Amino acid sequence: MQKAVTNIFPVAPFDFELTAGYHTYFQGRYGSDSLTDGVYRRLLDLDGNLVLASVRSVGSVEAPELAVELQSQRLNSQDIEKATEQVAWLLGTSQDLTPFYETAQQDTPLSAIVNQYHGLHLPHTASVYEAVVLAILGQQIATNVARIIRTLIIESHGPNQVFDGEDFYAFPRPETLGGLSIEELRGMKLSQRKAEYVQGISLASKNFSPDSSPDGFESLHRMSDEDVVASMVALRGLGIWTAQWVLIRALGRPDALPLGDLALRRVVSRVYFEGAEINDAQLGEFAQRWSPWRAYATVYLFTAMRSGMA
DNA sequence: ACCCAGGCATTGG
DNA sequence: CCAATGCATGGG
Repeated sequence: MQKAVTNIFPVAPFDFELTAGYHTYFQGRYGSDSLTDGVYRRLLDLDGNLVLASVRSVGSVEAPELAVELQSQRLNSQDIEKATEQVAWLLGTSQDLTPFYETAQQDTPLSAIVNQYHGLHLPHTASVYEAVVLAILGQQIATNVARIIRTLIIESHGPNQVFDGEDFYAFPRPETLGGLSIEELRGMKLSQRKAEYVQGISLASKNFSPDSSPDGFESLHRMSDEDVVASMVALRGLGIWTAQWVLIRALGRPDALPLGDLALRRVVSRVYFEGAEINDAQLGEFAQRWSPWRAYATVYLFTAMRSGMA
């Protein structure tokens, strides 16, 4: 077992607890993805090399610095660089929140929320595939039900390794889930339809190659928001809602807006319309005020909603 | 027991 | 092209 320690200097302001906490709330505490006693831990799957990252804050919100401890069987300088890059991406450390905060100042309810959650960056998934599968699992059902199902799949099929007597899991690989039968996926508490979606998406992710690259879904990083949505919606099981969440969670696109999201409609209705119901068309028109930072506004509103503030 | 929950595909007008 | 409906699970 080898160990290494590296540092990340996020763009200020950066609140480590808030950002890692947001990550583990929506994700739930699954497998190795956890935040306990100020340490965020996650097992990274770097092309088959399993690396455990343990991250803590050694700076402040206005002068942020993260200490990243890495453990693996193999840790050459290239592995260390890739692992550090991955952790920075997971926590969205390179985002500059300042222009969003300026936009939010013209919006009274939102300015109160950004004040409250000053330094919250938007965390990302480790891969596009992970975001797609998580979104499918989360379609329509309650978040805590989705968490149960997600944990079951990860702990049943994710690459795992023991570190210091504790078992850690990475997200299952597409070839693993794609190799499961519909019956096996149904055993993971998926509906017949979602089992078909997950199997199909897992098989499709390998062959997905709009630009003839071998990167699969990762090639979406090089496409425009519109092209990503078009590619995603063409796949069975993926609609607009899922495509928008993939833009936000996997690709870090600041202006994506998850129209169709029940919780978003609800929180906007409560915060801006005194609880009066609104439809997606009204939400889409209203959200123009946050452009080009609609994804940030969405995440901050969700954070306020979860904490009971909105 | 029933209804709902951070949707989607299919079907019927 | 828009509206209605089945899907599956766990919590209220």
